[in-house]
Amino acid sequence: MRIATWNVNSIKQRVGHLTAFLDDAKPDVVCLQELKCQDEAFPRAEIEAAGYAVETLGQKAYNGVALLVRAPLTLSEIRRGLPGDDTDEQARYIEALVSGEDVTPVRVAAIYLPNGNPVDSPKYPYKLAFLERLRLHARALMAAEEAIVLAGDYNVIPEPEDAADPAAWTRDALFLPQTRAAFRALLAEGFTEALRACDPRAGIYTFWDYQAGCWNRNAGIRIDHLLLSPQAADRLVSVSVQKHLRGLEKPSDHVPVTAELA
DNA sequence: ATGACCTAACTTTTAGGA
Repeated sequence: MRIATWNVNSIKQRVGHLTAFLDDAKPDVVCLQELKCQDEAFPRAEIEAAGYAVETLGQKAYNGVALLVRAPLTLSEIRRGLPGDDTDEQARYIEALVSGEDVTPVRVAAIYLPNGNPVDSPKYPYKLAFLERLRLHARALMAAEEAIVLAGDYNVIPEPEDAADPAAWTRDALFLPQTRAAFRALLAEGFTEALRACDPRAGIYTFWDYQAGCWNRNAGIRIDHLLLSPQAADRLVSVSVQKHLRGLEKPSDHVPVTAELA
């Protein structure tokens, strides 16, 4: 089962790139972030025409996440929103069980973690609180001993080798020690970071800022991750980063990361 | 040269992103 995560930075702007990716890479499951539109405006028809079922959690202008699954696989047990704060109205979490004939089910979540900048604003405590809510929910899911994939834009640079210029990020919400510690605490619930389980090399990035020629000089960071429960990690075959999509016309600033499970 | 962007919105300027 091939599971991809991609922050598309507006689904309406990127639907052409997305359907090309679906036709080319043929992922079984896709976790999307930053839809930047409400559910009524989501380009459902184009994606269904490509052979995928769709579940969305949209929001006007900001955030927004979705799960796509390639027929004949199906999505069930949909959860919209992360538990732990009934006042949180930001569309950042959607989860479902992916099943099909002759397929061991996998529970998959699409996550858009808060950016958290500026760090002296309420946005940073919100980010840390979201990470802690995610850890507690992940712990609860883990109790079922299922294959689980928590995939998305974590807005966390885990280690210095995940940034072209780590010194530039030392005071940024994506790389502060407290941010990295919270991400490690999530991993410590028993999750394996899929890419690092397959490839230890420095300099693998998933995001390049539109500004300052970051793409042309490969000034990237690695912030899009797939976290696997032990039952999912046991099935991990390979991970790839679809870097070429950053070089298209009108690209997202993120590229997909895809994990292949047996 | 440390410059340089993109998106949505009750749009002509701002907020948010990372």
